[in-house]
Amino acid sequence: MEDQQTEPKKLSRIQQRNRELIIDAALDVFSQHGFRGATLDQIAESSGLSKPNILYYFAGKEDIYVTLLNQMLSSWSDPLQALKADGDPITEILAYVDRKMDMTRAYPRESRLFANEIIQGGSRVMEHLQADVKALFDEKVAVIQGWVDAGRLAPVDPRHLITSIWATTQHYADFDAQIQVLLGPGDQVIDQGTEYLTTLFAKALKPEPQAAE
Amino acid sequence: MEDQQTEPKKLSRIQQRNRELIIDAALDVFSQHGFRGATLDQIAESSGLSKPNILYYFAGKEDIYVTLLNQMLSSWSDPLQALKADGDPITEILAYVDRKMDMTRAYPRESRLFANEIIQGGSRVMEHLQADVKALFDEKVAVIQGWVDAGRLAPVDPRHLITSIWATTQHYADFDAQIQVLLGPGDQVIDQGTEYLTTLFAKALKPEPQAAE
DNA sequence: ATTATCTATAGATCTATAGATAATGC
DNA sequence: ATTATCTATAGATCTATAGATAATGC
Repeated sequence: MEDQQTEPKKLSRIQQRNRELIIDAALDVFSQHGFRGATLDQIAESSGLSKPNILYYFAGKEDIYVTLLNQMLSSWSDPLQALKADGDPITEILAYVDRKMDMTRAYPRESRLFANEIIQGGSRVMEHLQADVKALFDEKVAVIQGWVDAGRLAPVDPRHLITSIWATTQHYADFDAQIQVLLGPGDQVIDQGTEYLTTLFAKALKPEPQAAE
Repeated sequence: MEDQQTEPKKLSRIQQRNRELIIDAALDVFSQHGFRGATLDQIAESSGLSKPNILYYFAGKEDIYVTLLNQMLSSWSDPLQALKADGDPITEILAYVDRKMDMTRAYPRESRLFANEIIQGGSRVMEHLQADVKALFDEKVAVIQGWVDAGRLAPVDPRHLITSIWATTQHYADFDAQIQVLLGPGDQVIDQGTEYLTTLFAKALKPEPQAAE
């Protein structure tokens, strides 16, 4: 008799706690060194568990990494998901920038984990990109294109607009080491960045006064 | 009798050719896997030389990496260097964006090498950042601030402006795997991106019509 | 004579497992 | 009885070197 429906095995409290310890330690290690550069020793050290004990909870290094990545990806698209066609275009987009900056502030390690993965080819997230992310992206591109067509937004390529929002907001987390040297440390820089980006996109997106046709 | 002035040893033609083969192979490997994720085996394979032969030309893995990084850093600041205070502000900045996009087009691997290094803490480039890059950054920030103060540019934080130019332009190289899935492959995307960014920054930077004080 | 390359391998590091022991839940 | 942890270590992978051999430059 095999598993009928792969039920989610109930985890004991210890199981749950230790898996969380491991995942959190793995986030530190993988986001700093990428998959290949990270070692089980580092994760063991950082989690406070022994190396064999870690392999009691996960099938291997790859299993830890993929688990971590999937946990993270499941919420990574939330800010874009929340962009709604029935709001005011510029307000909606600026609010989206804001939400992305909140992610940068709250989850810089997750941002770097993802950045590492993509820079190194992204083979482990390709499927998710091609399916879910692409669909969401296209949906929101259509929404923004609709606003442009209606003259409620300056004429702009929505695909590159979203790309530039990702680039600018994630940059504060991903390139933190450089930001700290050139702009200084702390959340203050991110606050200034938020203000700057808000102004930047507000100006660039304001629709031109309608000329008679 | 020691080296008097550490003269640059003359390299034979073979020396030069093989060092170049190794550096180019190393660029492939390190930009894809980061320092720790890369192996001498991969560099050997990719360069067509044997592993011990590679270690005949370089003192070790770290030596290859640092040599590569320094070669790359020496020209990485050129586009910003070329931003001149005596030009027209908006023209100068848009030309700078253009030069950065040219770098993205021509040297995506170098961009990813640098991105990998910074995401992973950037310890090997810190000194260069703190000295040379910081000085250049501050110099150009002052130039842009001067333009803002003179009312020739919209009021904008020059530090975040430069940061956003780096973020948006480098993103097309660093996140290429994602760009390809969502926007499609090829230099065409980079051309569109250049056009988009040019318009974006042109609108955002146009000085407001001077109000009488 | 010097430079370049190869074979063979030492020694370190890493992932993963075997098998014994301790802790916990019926 | 089952779950959790530990010690010990196998086996793979990696960096680097020793020492012999081949190729090249006076």
